[in-house]
Amino acid sequence: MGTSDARPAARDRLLDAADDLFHTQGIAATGVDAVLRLAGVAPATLYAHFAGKDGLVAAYLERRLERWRSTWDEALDACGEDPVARATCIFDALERFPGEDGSGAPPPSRGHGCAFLGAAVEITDVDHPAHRVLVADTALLHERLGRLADETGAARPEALAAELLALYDGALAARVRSRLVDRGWPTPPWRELAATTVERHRT
Amino acid sequence: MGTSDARPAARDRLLDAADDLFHTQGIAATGVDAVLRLAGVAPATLYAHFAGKDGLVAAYLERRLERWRSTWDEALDACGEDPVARATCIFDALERFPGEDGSGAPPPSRGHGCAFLGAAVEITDVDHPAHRVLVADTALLHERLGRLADETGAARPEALAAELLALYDGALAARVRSRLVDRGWPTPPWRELAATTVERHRT
DNA sequence: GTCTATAGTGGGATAGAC
DNA sequence: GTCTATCCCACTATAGAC
Repeated sequence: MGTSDARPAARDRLLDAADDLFHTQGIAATGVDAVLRLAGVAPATLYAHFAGKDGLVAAYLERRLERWRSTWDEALDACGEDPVARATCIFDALERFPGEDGSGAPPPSRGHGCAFLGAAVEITDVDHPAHRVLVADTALLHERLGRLADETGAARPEALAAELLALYDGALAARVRSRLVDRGWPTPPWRELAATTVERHRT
Repeated sequence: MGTSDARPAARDRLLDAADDLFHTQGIAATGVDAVLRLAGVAPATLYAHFAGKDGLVAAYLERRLERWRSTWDEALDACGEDPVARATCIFDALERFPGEDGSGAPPPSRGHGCAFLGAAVEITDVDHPAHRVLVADTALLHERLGRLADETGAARPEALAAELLALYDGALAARVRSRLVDRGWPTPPWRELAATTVERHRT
C-alpha cells in the first residue's frame, strides 16, 4: 500500500519544515524559500497544497495544536484518577511534547516559548487565517484547565485555573530566558508548585 | 532654549512611533514607512540617527528597558522597607508601566506581552544589534529579583527568584490571552500570590 | 496525477541620492 | 523633503519526470 512509503509526502515534509523553521526562527523572519529548501519541495507544490504562506502558517499551527492536545490527552490517561494529579499533569505533557521535551533536541529547538503566544505577537491581524488557531489554543487551555480545576473541588475553579495557566506560561517563558542568558538558574519544580496551588484553593 | 520646544525632536518622535508600532503590531510586520508616517519624519532623518531599521529596533528596546528600570525603581522607592513588599513590588511597577497600566490605554496598546520576550521570538540572530538588549532584560530581572529574594531571608534565594519571575511572565502572558479571547477570566491577585510565594520560601 | 525544475513577475520595503 | 534605486520575497507559469 502506497501509504507506507519511506519518505513522507511533500505536504507533510512542508509542515515538518514549517514547524521547525517558523518556531525556531520566527514566522515573519522565515522566508518561503527556506521552508522549500528544508522540505526539498518545489514552489508549485506548496501553492498546490496551501493558500500561500499565510495558509501554511495556519496549517502548521493547527497541526501543532492537535499534537499538543493529544500529548496532553496521553498525559491525562497516564496520570491516574487523582484530581490533583490530573490538574497538574499539564506539566507532564510539556515534558513529553516533542521539541520541548528533555530528549536530544538540538539547542535551538527548545527555548522559543509557546508557539501560539509567539505567533500572537507576530500576527495581530484578526483576518489572518491563523488567528482562529491562536484563539483555539487559549480556548483549549481555558476550557480544560477550568474543568480540571472544577474536579479538584476548588472553591473558585476559574481562579485556580487562571493560576495554573500562569504557571504554565511562566514555565515556557523561563525556557526562553534561559536560552538568552545560558548561565542557568534553578528550574522551579513546576508540577509541585501546581500541586501546592491546587491545595491552597481547596481550603 | 530650544530644548523645551512643544514638539519633541525628530529622534524622539521616531522612538515614540517605533515603541507604539513595534510593540503592538510586531517588529517584522511593521515597515519603516509606517514608523516614518506616524512620526512625521523624513526617511533621511531616520538613517541619520540610526543604523537602519535594526538600529532603530535596538534603540527602541533600549529605551523601553530604561523606562522599565526606572518604573521599577520608583515602585521600590514607594513600597517601603518591608522585604516582602520589596520583593513583590515588581507587580506594582507593572501596573504603573505606561501602556501596561490600567489607565485609558486604547485596546491594542495592552496585551502584547513582554516586549523583550516577544522580540526574542522574532529576533534569533545573536548578531542583531538588539540581541544584547534582550539579554540585558533577562539579566536585569535575574539580578534584581535574586537580590530582593536574598533580602527576604529565603533559604534558596535563586529558587524563590525563579518562581517570582515565572509569576511575572505568567501575568504578562495572561494579558495576551485575555486579548485573544476577550471573554474574561478572573485576573489572579499577582502581588498576593507573590507574597505567598515569598512566605513559603521563608520556612 | 503528483511532484520537480527553472525562470520570471510584481510589489513592497530598505536604503540612499539629489 | 521628494524622489529614486535596489533588493528581497511571495507568488506564478511552463514544461517535464516518476
